[in-house]
Amino acid sequence: MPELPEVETIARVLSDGKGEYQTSIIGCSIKNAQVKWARTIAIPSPEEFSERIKEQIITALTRRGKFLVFSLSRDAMLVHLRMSGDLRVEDHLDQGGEPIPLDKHDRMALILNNGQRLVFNDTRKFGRVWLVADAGEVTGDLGPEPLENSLTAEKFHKVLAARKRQLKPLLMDQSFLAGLGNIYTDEALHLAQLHPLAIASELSEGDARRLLDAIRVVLKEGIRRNGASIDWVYKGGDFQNHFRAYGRTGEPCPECGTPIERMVVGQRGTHICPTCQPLA
DNA sequence: CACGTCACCTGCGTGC
DNA sequence: TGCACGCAGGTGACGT
Repeated sequence: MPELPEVETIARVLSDGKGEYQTSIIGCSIKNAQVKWARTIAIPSPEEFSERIKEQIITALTRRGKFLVFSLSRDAMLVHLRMSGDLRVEDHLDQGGEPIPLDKHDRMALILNNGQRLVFNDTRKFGRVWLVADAGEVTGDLGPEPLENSLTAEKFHKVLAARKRQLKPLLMDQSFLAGLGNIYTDEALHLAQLHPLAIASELSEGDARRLLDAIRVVLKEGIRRNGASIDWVYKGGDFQNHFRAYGRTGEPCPECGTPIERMVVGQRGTHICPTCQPLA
């Protein structure tokens, strides 16, 4: 599911306590961990994970690219939701004081000292959790954050100019730029009126500036709408009702009315307006 | 370096 | 109804 806006939304909901339970997880300590699908834990072993995370306090929750970064008293826990992951906070015990059974696709749960639990649900089992001393061990190879002002249009043009790669796969390369996925890349390219197969190094400075602006516009709108909710994966977002191109095959382009076309780029379904996004 | 292919997983919609 | 198939918000390991 989750690209930058969905991950950002989850981070905000959990740290601000805006969810169903209205309490923040910041300041809670972890009583213990339940790992139901061992491969969910990327590092260390599930056994060591459960031991080492006990009694640690959640001091902060931030986002880096598509990673959720939990700062703990001694370590950092990182969660990547991949295609179908989600996090939720709920009561751990029922009225009688018995643990409420986890759902079928819950892969891991952290029992907190306030009677609640943080649950990682992931139908497709692609998601991963890391427990490391320093978050940089996991996020070290990520490219810049697209919403940070330190990424200027000049810098962006310079790094694009250095790459003879197809634009869409490059934008989705997390070591080039952190946070874009299939949806927001299609949306940004459509807004910037650039073709996904354009060669990065051939973009003009104006193209690069327009692209960076477009990326920021679609990401910010995604965040403002609490992300995009498609099918059964991830709920609560509204951005899916405002897609310009993604998933709109055959529907009229919002700019010119030409039917949106679907193509495949880098094995990913890709949606473009052939009129607004010509290839050179 | 750039690109294609496959693998990892489960579930849903479609068409026969 | 059953069943095969293609598709899905991501990434990483290969081979060329």
